[in-house]
Amino acid sequence: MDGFNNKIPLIAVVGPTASGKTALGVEIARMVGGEVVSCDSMQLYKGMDIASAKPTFEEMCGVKHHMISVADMNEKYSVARYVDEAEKVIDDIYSRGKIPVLVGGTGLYFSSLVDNVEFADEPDNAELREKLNNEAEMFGNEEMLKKLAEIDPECAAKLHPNNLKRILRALEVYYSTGVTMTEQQRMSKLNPSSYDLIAVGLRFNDREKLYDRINRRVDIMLENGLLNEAKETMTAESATAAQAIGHKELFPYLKGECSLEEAVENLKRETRRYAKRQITWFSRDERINWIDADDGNFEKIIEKFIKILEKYGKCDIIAK
RNA sequence: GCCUCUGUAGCUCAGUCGGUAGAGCAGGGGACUGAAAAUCCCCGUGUCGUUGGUUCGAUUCCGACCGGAGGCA
Repeated sequence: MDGFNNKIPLIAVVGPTASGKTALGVEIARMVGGEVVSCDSMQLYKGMDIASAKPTFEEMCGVKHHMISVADMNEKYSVARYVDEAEKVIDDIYSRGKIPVLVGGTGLYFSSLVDNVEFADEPDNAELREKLNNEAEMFGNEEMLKKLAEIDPECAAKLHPNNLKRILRALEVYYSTGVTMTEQQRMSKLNPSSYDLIAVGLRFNDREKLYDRINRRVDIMLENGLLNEAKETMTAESATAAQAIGHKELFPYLKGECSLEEAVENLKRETRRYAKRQITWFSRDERINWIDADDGNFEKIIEKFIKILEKYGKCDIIAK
């Protein structure tokens, strides 16, 4: 490092759900004099407190948290908006002489922010999306994929006909901007990251241990009133928030279609599967320094984190 | 005690007229650029309960034994 680069130092804590990111993030923020920036697509929503495991006031330990409860349930959120807003928050934290600590498990948000992905300006396209959805219903997925293949063969080749959501999005991008998805993705990566990143990830070598934590946490969420929270989103118009794990699995029970036991089992299973997807996403990011969390020893985790700082030659930030 | 049914993948069960076996669920792996807690793709070797017998060859047929379910007393 030349010491003259103008990149913002950014510490990130990632990992699957229930791995202990929140506590580690807070502790790191306390050590380095930082503020936490949440990187979680569900903590963004007001009223999604229990299901998204937002840190409580006590858990925050006086550390300032950002990007939590910034959107209403019925609001639409997106990666682009997240990156845009999080960048501003991070700039602000740094300009006040503090170190931003990014904490969360939403892989797409994390990567897009850290890699400085630039999303194209794009007019409101709800109508276009609906039109494409109708077309797909009429002509079928294969036809839509064929259509995309004519416009953007490279992108189409990577998509399975069943993945209609992606097929339609690619078409949508082209129709509304005149730029193909492939080209858009290429352009989005032209600018280097604005951050001097130190990323750590919490890992469980014994997956059963992580699954135990998940199962237990779901039980605690239920004790804390998850059912009532789910009830609210079920009746509210909440397009994005209604897809949160922790609410939608309880709807069948709330409607009297299954037992509470069944719904809870299903909720735990979906959470475990989600954790698996998160692990897959983060495991291919070579910037992440993995910390084993199997034995749940917090001191050891902190020690390992300090060693990672040493590796980067950044121990000085602790003294601040 | 006797009779009948049953024992095959982590679970529920198919199947092999004798040539060592396959579905669903669970689970595992992967992809991912404006819905991402979303969306999508790929993956089935297991002492065929144990042990003898018949057979070139048994998970399959026969016997005994050990589990499980039911019936009769």
